Amino acid sequence: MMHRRELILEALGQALGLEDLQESIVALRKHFRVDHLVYHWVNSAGDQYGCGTYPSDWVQRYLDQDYLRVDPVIVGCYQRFHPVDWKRLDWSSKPARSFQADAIAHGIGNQGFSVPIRGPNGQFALFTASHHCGDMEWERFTESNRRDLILIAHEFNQKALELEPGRKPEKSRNLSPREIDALTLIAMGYSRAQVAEALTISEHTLRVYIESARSKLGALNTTHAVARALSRGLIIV
Amino acid sequence: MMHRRELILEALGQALGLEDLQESIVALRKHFRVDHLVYHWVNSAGDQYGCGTYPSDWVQRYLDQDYLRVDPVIVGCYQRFHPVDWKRLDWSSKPARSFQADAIAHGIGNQGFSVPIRGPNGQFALFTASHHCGDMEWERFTESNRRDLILIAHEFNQKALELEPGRKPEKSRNLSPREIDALTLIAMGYSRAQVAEALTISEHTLRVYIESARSKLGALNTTHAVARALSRGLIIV
DNA sequence: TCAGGCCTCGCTATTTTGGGGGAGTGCAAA
DNA sequence: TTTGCACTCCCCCAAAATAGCGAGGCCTGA
Repeated sequence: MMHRRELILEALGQALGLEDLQESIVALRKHFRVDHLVYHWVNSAGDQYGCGTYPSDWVQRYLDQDYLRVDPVIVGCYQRFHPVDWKRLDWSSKPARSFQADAIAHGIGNQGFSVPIRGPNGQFALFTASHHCGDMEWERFTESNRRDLILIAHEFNQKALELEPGRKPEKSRNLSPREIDALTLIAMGYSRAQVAEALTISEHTLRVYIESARSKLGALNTTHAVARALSRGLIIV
Repeated sequence: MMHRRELILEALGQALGLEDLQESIVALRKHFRVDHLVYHWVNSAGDQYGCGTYPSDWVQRYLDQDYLRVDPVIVGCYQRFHPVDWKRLDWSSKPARSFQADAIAHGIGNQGFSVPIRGPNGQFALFTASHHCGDMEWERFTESNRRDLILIAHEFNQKALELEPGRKPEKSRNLSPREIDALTLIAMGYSRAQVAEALTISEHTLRVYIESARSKLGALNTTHAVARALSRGLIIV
């Protein structure tokens, strides 16, 4: 016998548009019996996309206030891998506190559980369950649904990636091996002279590589090129 | 009634050392009835750590030959998020082909399914199931075990992170807000003059920020600092 | 065969950085 | 209260990176 969750995931698998994602998330909220369930995608450019059950005025306020860089859930999860309970995040800073107050005023639960997800090109997303209840009850909920939430988070993200609106028209031409070498060593802090020596090529040749990598990446300068290459996973430092 | 898989995961949850991970992976291989099951961790520094059931001479050869930068599984997965079947990767380049031949000669299966996992600080890991069989059989296997493999991959990675040998002693002092601003704008390709204008501070002040960020990050120059800040998730470009 | 990408090298001039000095204000914790 | 730390400003000069010009050989796929 199939669980209800399975059915929802089934439907998710067949989702063709962003509306279907929205539908699925509403259905999942009902299944989990939580106040809110949200999928929040942060583009490498800082663009955001989300779907979920947060009230729209809160979403608007979040965008207006540029809460992305304040929200302890984002800030905290961005540097970690594990799913986290909101209680374990750092809410002590002044902006974080006022953000928290604002969120609660907008009907966001006092409890939350967020699953960070990372993808290529520096993609980062969060799948969050939020609820208004006591610590004990929330503890029980997360205990028993942790794994399901992780799985759903990933199914969800996969689907969102497929449906990604900004399917980069800039088909990032791959960097050539030499360009990767050059950029990697530059990213490791070596000067052009050092890199040229390490690669046993003339400094001028090295410059050509950096230049072409830069233009391929649409970067304004070397540092920018390194940043882009890193975000896109083209080089590993 | 608990599945065998659940029991293994239970044991994994209680793992205290790397040997326990190795034990778990052997048990899981038996459960899935595949030739090989491997967890392969790639540090941001390029260091590797792995555990699994690959023959030790293959592991040694992999390290000796620096296959990390050739292996299509690594290269391919590094830029994607979805778990992939090895058949969907690009094996066409010359080094990739010779790598493939070498792998098969060492008893690695012709089929494979890899789950990429990403964590903070540029952490990247792969959880791979590999087998020797026909396409149809492999298709059936991945169909029915995809979700379990993803889940286990994440459990495994979580455990590996906890047991991480290189628990950075360099407690990265956090960057100050202004330092983050400065570094972020620099990473976006603006020159010092432009950044200074954007932040409405003198160019000299900006330099002080970059300098202090650089020293906090132990970076050799600005580009290096940006690279480190990005890898550590301290800035978002 | 030929275009196009990749790898390699040279020169000059300008702009941007980096590293070295200092110096003053706040604020917050020890 | 003293000691940090974050933030802001100033000068100078050498070193490094950028920008523009140019050249040729090799290999691959159309």
